[in-house]
Amino acid sequence: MNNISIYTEKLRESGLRPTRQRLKICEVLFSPEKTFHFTINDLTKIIEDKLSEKISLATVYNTIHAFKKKGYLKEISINSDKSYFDTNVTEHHHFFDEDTNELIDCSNDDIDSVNIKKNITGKKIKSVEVLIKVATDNQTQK
Amino acid sequence: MNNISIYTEKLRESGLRPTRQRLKICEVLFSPEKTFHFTINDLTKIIEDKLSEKISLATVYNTIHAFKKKGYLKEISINSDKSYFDTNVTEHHHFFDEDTNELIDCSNDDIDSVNIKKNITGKKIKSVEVLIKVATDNQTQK
DNA sequence: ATTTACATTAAAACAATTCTAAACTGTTGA
DNA sequence: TCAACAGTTTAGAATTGTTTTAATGTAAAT
Repeated sequence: MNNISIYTEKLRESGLRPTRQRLKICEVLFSPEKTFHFTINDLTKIIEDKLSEKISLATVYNTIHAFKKKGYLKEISINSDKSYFDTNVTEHHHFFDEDTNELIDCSNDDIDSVNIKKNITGKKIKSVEVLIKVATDNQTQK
Repeated sequence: MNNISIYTEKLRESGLRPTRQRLKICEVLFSPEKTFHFTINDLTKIIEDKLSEKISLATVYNTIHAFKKKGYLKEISINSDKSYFDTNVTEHHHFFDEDTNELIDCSNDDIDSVNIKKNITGKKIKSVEVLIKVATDNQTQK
């Protein structure tokens, strides 16, 4: 099974037809060895600059949301003007560098597992995320 | 020391003059017994509806940001179209109800303290926040 | 081939936030 | 007292990220 058919499968699983534009998005998201973080803007830039494919914002948004809904992407909870996504969909946590606005994975070895003793009545825990904000020492908190 | 002088002090500490509008903001934020969560929109509505004070958005934003910078308010890291603030500035965590978009405090008794074993070189940890997303059982993840 | 459902797109709409420029207020010091 | 000035408020404009819209395009299924 080559990459294209993997991407096609992922798209179909997400309820989307495998079009040329969407396959380009898949290439950027799923071909790298390492997982990474991105914003919609980052992604659009990569597609236009590196892959020389003109693609409309609406298509990017639609595709990313479909992948997120299906669980092929995760959205990171961070208070920022823009949304951050992660191609690493396993349970893990993050450092956020306030100086550079950069997200850095926090490997599970670097943090003790979080133990929650209580729950909200009638609700189910969907996710537990730890966000560690860091900055150079003399920085005021954002 | 009455409330007004406490507010005046907080404002001066934050580098702001105690004006009528800003004192109204303080009244909403710091007079309630219990701490609470709010958005800029919530706050503006309360001031206009309950205190019958017409106040411009720009003033609210400026004042909230000054308080946040000084540490009299905390911003909650949550990915949402709007920013959530908390009048509880002590170290604590949150449940976020995806059904209602409501933030709920997670008391320190309900969660084991988070132990981070590593840090980013040259950076200082500014905050550690745990966000527990909950929803009714049949809900898909946001 | 024709139909039908889904896609793409540019542009418009939208919502949260920030900026701007003008008017206002309160304090200070001549 | 009042002129000057530093900081404030305000409405509205600008900006930014995101979503919607409406027109056009494409591809699979009959």
